[in-house]
This record gives sequence, structure tokens and C-alpha cells, in this order.
Amino acid sequence: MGILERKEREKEQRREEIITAAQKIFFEKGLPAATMDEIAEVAELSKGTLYLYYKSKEDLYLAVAMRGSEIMYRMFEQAAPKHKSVLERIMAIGDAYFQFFQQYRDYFRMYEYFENQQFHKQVSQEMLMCCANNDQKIWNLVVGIIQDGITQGIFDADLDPRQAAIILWANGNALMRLMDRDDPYWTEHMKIDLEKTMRKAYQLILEGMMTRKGKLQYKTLLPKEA
Amino acid sequence: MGILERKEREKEQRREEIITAAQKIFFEKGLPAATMDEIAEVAELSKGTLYLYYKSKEDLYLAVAMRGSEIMYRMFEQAAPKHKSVLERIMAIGDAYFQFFQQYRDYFRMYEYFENQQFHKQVSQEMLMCCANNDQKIWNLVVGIIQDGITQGIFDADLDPRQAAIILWANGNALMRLMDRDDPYWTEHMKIDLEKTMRKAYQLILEGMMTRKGKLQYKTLLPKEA
DNA sequence: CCCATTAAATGACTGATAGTCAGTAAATCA
DNA sequence: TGATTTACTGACTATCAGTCATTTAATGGG
Repeated sequence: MGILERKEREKEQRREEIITAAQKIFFEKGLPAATMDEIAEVAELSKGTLYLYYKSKEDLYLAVAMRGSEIMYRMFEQAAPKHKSVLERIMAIGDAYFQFFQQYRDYFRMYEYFENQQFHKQVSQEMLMCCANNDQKIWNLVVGIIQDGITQGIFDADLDPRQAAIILWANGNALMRLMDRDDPYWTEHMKIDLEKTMRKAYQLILEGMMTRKGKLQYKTLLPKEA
Repeated sequence: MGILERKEREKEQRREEIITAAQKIFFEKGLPAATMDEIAEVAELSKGTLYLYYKSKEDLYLAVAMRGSEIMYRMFEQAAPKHKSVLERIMAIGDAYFQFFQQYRDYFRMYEYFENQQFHKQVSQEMLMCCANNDQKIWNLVVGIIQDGITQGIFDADLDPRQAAIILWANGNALMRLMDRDDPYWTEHMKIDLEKTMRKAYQLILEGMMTRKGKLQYKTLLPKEA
């Protein structure tokens, strides 16, 4: 039955159209200020139809955010090909995350709500599972690199690669969040260069995790300025 | 005029009563799910009266959160008295933050919204200034300790104490946020001890900032387990 | 003590918005 | 061609932040 398949395709396409409309509004206004009526208008559909495709505003928000995750995953994959050394790869991942932050700021911002407990409760289980899948892929990529580093004697043998990944992520994420706020308190009043701070921290943490062998190798990779 | 003073006192008291009622509801439900009607009922006042004392729901939320800041500041102050050494103080500050997180979890959670851009736009300038004052006090405390450490040759001379403070804060904060989510993904599926991870990171970062002298002193302070 | 004035508090009302559902239109099928 | 299924609609409901005309209470002068 070709008709069923065509209908399936059309449904999927409609789903994408809705995500695209939602994206426009969520990017412009953020979650609380965006309204489903507005999204419906951009999508040229009635509000009721949105609810045929997504259970809630929050679910739709996650659907948009997932596009960001996919972009991030591809960027990470591309930044860390197998033929590169462990240190090159882990540094490239850090850079790729920052590049994602700069280039896809709107997606980056959406993740804020993902860390919110109240938000989690608003979202359907299916949608959360979908996200978890995506996150897991990114996660495995990073942990895999650190694991390689341990095997190769570049990182401390007693380092837990999952612990290490969390620490590196937590650090970069928190600093980018601050950068994004673009609060004059930091940049003007305190005269702090947050990007430099983030890089410094990344370096500090990485070095702290390395063996002597790793540190030697690391020195050859660092740019002139520390 | 004793009457004017009494009225002033009563107004201040009412203000506190409102904060206390709001606190109960915000703790129970979080910002989005809490309603002003509910707060008014707990305060045994009409909703209109709440708006005589606070410009918006968000302003009231901040007023509650500020109670948390004050507690945190007192805890930090107490944890880091002048007679202690720099390293003892900076470690005690880290511990105090974690203690605040555990003991005043509800206040800790409130700060999530403080990092949200949309939230900032909802809040009155006066209220933000009030918060900034409180934050500045905590900030100066921490930066002061690190500055002392640099002067005493315990931290690297080229370390920017404000940068260092941000890094330490970002790290602890991000990990506690994760702990608070209490996501089975980390604790059960990945079998990660987030508290250990946080302590490990704090240690890693601190050590990375120290001179040889500092590291020697640090070793005498560490508990048996690394 | 009484009444005018000021201050404090009220709660019905407005406007906005998430989500629903009975009804309509269009496509498909027999 | 008419019956049935599927996709879509938009008026409607419930909820809630914030307002404001009105009421209530306190104060102070005469």
C-alpha cells in the first residue's frame, strides 16, 4: 500500500513543519513567553493540530531542542576522528562544544530548561527517552576518548572516565552559560574574560588528570599562550 | 512620632510574613506552579495586598531567595575565619557550599532561575540591585582568600583570583545541580558518585592553581582518601 | 467624642494562554 | 456514490498574573 507510506511521509513532514515553526518562536521568545497560538499561526495550522502532534508545549520545546543535540553530535563526531591522538581529540571536543555554543547559541540556550526539575515533570516519558538516546551517543563518544587515554597511559590509571567527562562538561557548560548571560557585572565591572577563564579551567582539569607521559605530549600541542 | 515608627515596623513585619508565606509555596511547588492566590491564602491576605508589597511574582521569588543568600554568606563567614590558613579557608568554603546545598536544598534550588535570562527580565531593577549586594559580599570573601593565597605564594603568582573563584564556583555548582536532580541515569545506570566527583574536581582545580609550596602544604591537609 | 483625612487592604474583574473537544472537511474505500 | 476513516479546526474552559475602584481601619484635629 503506497498510500499508507505516503501518509506516513506527509505526517512526518507536517511534524517537521511544526518543529520549524516552533523553533522560530522559541528562539525569539524563549519557553515561557512563546505561545502555542503564535506557533500555530507561523505553522499555518490551528492550535488544536499542534496538540495532535505533540502532547504539550514542553514536548514541542524538547523536539526543537533535539535538533540542536543532533547538530552537536555531528560536530563532535567530526571534531574527533579516530586517526587523531587522544589529546587532540579531547581538546577538539572542547573546542567543538564552544563552537556549537557560538554558532548555535539559540539551541544552546534551550538546554537550560533541560536541567530544570519542574520542566522534567511537564514532559512526556517518550520525549525524555528520545532525548536520552541522543545524549547517550554524545556521552559515549566523550567517555570513549578518555578511556582510550587511560589505556594509552595518557590519563591516570585510577581516573574514572565517566567522572572525568562530567567534570569537563560541567566546567565548560557553566562558563558558557555565564558568557551567554553577557552580564556587564563580569565583563565590564569585573573585567573578566570568561572565554579565557573557560579555557584555563579546561586546561587545568585536563592536566590534573594526566600522567607524566600525558603532560609531556600535551605541552607539544599547546598554543604559545597558556 | 512613635506612630510613624510603629507603622514602619508593622510594614516591615508584614513584608516578612509575606515572604514566609511565599517561601512555603515556592519551596513546595517551584516558581511556575506556585500561584499568587495560594500565597495570599497562606499569608491570610488578599492577592492585591501582595502587590502592594512586591511588584511581581518574580520579585517576591527573589525576596525569598535572598534569605538563602544571607544564610549562605553567614555560613561562609563562619567557615573561613581569618586565623585559619588560606588552604584551610578555601577548603572550608567548598565544604560550606556543599553543606548549604544539603541543609538548605530548597534555597539552593531557587537559584536556578537566577541564571535564567528570561527571569531576569521579569524582575525589577531594585530587587536585582539588592541581590547583587548580597552576592558581592560572598564574592569578595572568596576572592579575598585566593588573593591572600597568591600573596603568600601558595597559589601561582599569575593566577587571576577572580578567574579562579569563578572556576571553583562553576564546578561545584554544576555538580550539585546534577546531584539535586537525583537522576537515576547517573546514580543507578552509570553508577557515578556525584559527590565524590565534585570533591575530585575541586581538588584537581585547586592543585592546578597551586605553587610547589602550596602543594606541599595541601598534602598535609588532605584526608586519607584521594 | 465625632468626623475628615489618610493609609491599608480587598476581591471582583481583565486579559492572556494552555489545553480540549465537538464538529467539519477531505481523503479513501467498498 | 455513499460510508468510513483521518486530518484538521477554532470556539470554549479553566487557570492565573496583575489591576483598580471600593471598603475598612486608623489617626488626628476640633
